Amino acid sequence: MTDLTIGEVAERTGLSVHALRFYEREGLLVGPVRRTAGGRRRYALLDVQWLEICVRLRESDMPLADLRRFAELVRQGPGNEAERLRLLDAHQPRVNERIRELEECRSLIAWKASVYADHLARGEAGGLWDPTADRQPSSSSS
Amino acid sequence: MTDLTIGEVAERTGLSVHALRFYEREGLLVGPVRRTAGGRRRYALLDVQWLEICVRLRESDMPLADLRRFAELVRQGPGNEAERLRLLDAHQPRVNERIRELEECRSLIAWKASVYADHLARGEAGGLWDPTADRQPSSSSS
DNA sequence: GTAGGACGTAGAGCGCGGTCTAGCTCAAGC
DNA sequence: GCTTGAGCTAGACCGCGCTCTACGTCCTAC
Repeated sequence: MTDLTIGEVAERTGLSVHALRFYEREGLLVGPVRRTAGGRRRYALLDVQWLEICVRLRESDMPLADLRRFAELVRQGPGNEAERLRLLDAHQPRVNERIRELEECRSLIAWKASVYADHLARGEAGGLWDPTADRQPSSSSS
Repeated sequence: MTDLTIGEVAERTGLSVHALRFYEREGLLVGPVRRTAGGRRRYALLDVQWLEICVRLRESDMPLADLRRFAELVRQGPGNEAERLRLLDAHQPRVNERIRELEECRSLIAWKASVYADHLARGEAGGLWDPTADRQPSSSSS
């Protein structure tokens, strides 16, 4: 068999062994994981592929609850593709929004860094915030 | 005075009143917030500007610990600009990496959504995963 | 002068997403 | 046969970043 042990799956998905068992308990898998006679999990390639998708969706901050819902739909088998699509479509704008947000943060950070860099380059030429001075006036930058 | 109450600051920073008090306790502010005779906080514009930066940095997942460190440096006054710059410079690649990650997730999601959309468009033309079928073979998509 | 709401402090509690422990079993290699 | 390490279950615990509670005070408006 091409089946994998939990340790092997952990290694290739990047999830911990603990997390894999946790995901299973939480109903995030698309089917019951088969077991050996001794009760050990044997993951099929299908399971691993699904887990790789889970990892991606989690990376993009999809909550476990949504992942669970998606898994349920897949588990139910064909017929609910419209709902699966809706789930993904609902997630996409959140990802886009998050990227936009991060890009804005990135420019702010880059800008502030450049202020400091300039300041250092011209050797303490001042103009930066100094809250140790006066706490009344509303002056300058960083 | 152009000073603001905690409620006003909450409104313009988007932080909750609770969060503002929490930030203060945690040493995330650049200076001691002044108080009225009755013990109420009066935020200076400087504080609000700093908080706006905090909000941005948090949005980009900078941990509170780093924020606290940055605040400490600013509180100490001029002379440590190199370290402040280092802090920001260390954060930037994390933000970039996160954006990259999210962009990858986005294309995966878009791709999967398109698979479902196609499937639905051609009316149940099959080819999607069906874990209810057979758990052995390593077949197709969705 | 009194009602109502915003504010104060201290500290407990929470939601999320895992992570870890205890105590046991299984299985591969020597 | 025995050791060793990987795996098993149930359930407790954790880190982060707030959030909320309890209860008292301040202050503005009527």
